[in-house]
Amino acid sequence: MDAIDTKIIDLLSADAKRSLADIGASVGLSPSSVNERVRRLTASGVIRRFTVDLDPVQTGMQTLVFVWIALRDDADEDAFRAYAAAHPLILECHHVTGAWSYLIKLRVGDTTRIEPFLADLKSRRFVGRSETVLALSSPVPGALVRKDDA
Amino acid sequence: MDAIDTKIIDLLSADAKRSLADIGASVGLSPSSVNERVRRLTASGVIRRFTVDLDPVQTGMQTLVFVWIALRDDADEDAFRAYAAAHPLILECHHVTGAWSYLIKLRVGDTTRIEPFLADLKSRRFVGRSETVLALSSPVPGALVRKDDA
DNA sequence: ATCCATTTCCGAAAAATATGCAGCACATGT
DNA sequence: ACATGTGCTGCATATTTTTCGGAAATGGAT
Repeated sequence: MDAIDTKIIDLLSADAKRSLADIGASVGLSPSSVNERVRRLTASGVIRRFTVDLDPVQTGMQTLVFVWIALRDDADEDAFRAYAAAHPLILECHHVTGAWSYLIKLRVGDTTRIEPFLADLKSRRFVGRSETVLALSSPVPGALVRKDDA
Repeated sequence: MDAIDTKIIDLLSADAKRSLADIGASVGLSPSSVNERVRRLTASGVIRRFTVDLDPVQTGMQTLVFVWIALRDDADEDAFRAYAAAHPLILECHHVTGAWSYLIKLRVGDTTRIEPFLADLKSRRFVGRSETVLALSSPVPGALVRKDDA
């Protein structure tokens, strides 16, 4: 992970379809050298995968929601984590410091989808209390990338 | 955006380096047809870009932080949004419902980097109050993808 | 400083992949 | 029935990736 690797990652982040020759020209290396570096970055796990950044609107996932979760005292925490990992709407789930125990980030098509989501969480007896926060607009939206569960 | 497009996007999400022939075999189309569909998906903006998913640890951004922000009454909100968009550590910034006005998601190398970050926010007179939440672990970590600011 | 071992790089050939296009099939609306 | 538009295929071509031998650079150790 030297300066050239960093630059290669920057370039791939912006456009992973750029050719090895293009990248080579930018970093001052031959295509084969760039190839070898990308191979190593992938093998070592710095690059986890090549993927696509999608438009939330056109994929029908317009509404961004954060849900703070306080687990029930008797909740099966492992089961909750597995549930979160498998849930198609849940983009992220973090165990966090502070008054709440978990923070879930999810995307839904519209706000009507939130209530069933919360109802399901409660019916599975994971949640004690929860607090839902909607994103109204996003000065820095972040990328939309599918979960890596292949 | 028919069922085949959806499947192509699923396949590309999991591995954007898969060849057109491979994808074609999975969806029952010739390579050229897949090529044309990918071209259209990109042109129409469904696919925003091809990119890479990185390992936070190996990129030195181990610590995930959420910061709730209440802007000062006299804060220049446009300036704040521009600042957030340009800030290298800020992965996301959302205007949200609830008691706080903004939610910022950022990654830092270690917790010592948080204080300077907050200090900078305050010195620019954006922030009234703020609350910082650290992610301790992430059952669903989400992808790490660089911001699209090329 | 010199030597050796290791790594990294390059260039050229070969393999794989993407691209562009003509022609065909199918559906839609007139 | 006809014309129009759209999407698909298969082929030819262009581009890109991959491989590999040998050269250059790097990094210790003496």
